[in-house]
Amino acid sequence: MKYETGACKVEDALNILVGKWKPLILLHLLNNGTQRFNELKRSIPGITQKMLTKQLRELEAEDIITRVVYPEVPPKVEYSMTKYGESLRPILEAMHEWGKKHQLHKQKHSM
Amino acid sequence: MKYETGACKVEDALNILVGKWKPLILLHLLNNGTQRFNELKRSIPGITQKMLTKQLRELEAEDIITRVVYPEVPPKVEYSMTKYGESLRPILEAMHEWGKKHQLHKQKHSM
DNA sequence: CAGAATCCAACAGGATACTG
DNA sequence: CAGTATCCTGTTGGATTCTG
Repeated sequence: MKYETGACKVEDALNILVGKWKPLILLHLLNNGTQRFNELKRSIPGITQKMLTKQLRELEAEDIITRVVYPEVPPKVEYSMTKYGESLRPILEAMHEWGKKHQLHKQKHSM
Repeated sequence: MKYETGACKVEDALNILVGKWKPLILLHLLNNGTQRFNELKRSIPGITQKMLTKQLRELEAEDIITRVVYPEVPPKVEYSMTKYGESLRPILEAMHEWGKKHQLHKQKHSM
């Protein structure tokens, strides 16, 4: 999904966050710092290699995370937040707070 | 797209906000209060009736907005934020602030 | 005025198998 | 270990036409 309506910049943040696994990836990197590929994979049950790779590449393309490849055998690749990516923390936290606060409402409403 | 990973509640907020026109709709309702269908349509250039209807229905189903139909001819339908919906304001504002602050970065990065 | 209905294209996401 | 490559599905969003 692409937001391009321009006038308002709320969509810029949203475009970065949207992706089935992106919030989880970002939270892991924000909370635990640099992580290897398989560390992330293990931390996120249900994700496939393909999806993890894809979402990481998209975040990298937006300069939210960095990808460092160590030329070793077996390969080692580390991901971490950029400074730019760190600036998303308040947004993630705002959403996290909201989610915690409104679990009850959700339950009530779906009954 | 559906987030169901459970442990973390960031996705709950995201699920509500995701939809090509939802942020714009919510910002209009938050900033201008109650709006009629065609007022919203005019405020959001490019949106079709179908999409406006669909996104409004989804937001209504999540109890973010209310829909009031006046039994008149011609019909009149008004949309407004619920109290629950209002609680999203901090998130929208956080994203708006972030978007404003990081326009420059975006330009630099895409050059 | 505020929609419902239909048809269609694009894309996101998943399953699986293969690789340097 | 950290990926590619393919194939396949469901969902999103758009264009268009019709209606009480």
